[in-house]
Amino acid sequence: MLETFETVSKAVADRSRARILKLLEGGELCVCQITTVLDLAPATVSKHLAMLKVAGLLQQRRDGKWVYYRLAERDLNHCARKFLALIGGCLNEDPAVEEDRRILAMVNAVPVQVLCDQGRAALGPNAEASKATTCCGGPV
Amino acid sequence: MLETFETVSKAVADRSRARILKLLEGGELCVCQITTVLDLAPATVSKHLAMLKVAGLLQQRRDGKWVYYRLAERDLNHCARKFLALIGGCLNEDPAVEEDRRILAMVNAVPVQVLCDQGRAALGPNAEASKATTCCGGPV
DNA sequence: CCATCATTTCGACATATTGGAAAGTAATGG
DNA sequence: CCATTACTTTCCAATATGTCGAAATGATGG
Repeated sequence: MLETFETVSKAVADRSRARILKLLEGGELCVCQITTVLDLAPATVSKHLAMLKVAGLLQQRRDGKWVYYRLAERDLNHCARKFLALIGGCLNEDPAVEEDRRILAMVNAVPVQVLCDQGRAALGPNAEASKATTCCGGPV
Repeated sequence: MLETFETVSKAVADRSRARILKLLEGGELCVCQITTVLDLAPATVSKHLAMLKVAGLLQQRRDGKWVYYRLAERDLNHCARKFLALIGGCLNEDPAVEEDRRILAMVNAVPVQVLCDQGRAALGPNAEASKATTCCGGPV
């Protein structure tokens, strides 16, 4: 039990992984979508996802070339279930999480294939700059 | 918010600190009591306690030479409150946590002064060995 | 004051963790 | 088959973490 608790809590106790969990509250995403939002190397994201999966927080599904991850719904340990519930009630107004959701909206507007080919460039020239300037042409 | 979440979750995501939080569910304890139960160096325990306090999970009170820690009740952030509630519902049947409670019962049977002087030796010769043998003379 | 003692801080060390580049896998489409 | 492609695994560097011993701190009792 303590081992499970430690695994799950350590999985959650990282900025990038917390962001991933919050992202997936909106539904399943493939690795390249998550990678684009987080703006990290694919290897890094893959490792984070593996860790969350080992902790029982995520589940996986393959669809052709793409691998989709989602929040665990069945067969998850007691501990993981509680942590997911906790996180669901946290961070909803966090600026970084909100920014991720904003980027995710753009990501969802682009076919996965294009995203894999172009990465963040597929989101248009404003996706990156919008962090600094929101005056003219920036979203919202 | 994410910063707070990270601080609190990292504070919780350690075996020793989780044990401390479970210990304190029974009420406040002074550092030497916690040290005796965990069987770690005072410096180590002190650092863990400081980390839990910074995260807003613990509060502190001085009584003469002794410093007592307890689970935070007031002035704790949203996040810390949720984590404390989660932990309260976890690990209650964990063997290590139960063993800690068993040792704590022995610790509580000894005056704090004696505990500080003698450490684990104050618990009697069986406190340590009981982990290996419970056949003859071992508690319960 | 001064000695004592519970606790904390500092310094050091071993280990763990995060992140990325490069090589390896697995599935798709010729 | 073979090339391509999305993802994973394997290294490796940089940093963070857990633990302890030694020194510092802060309160107590002469």
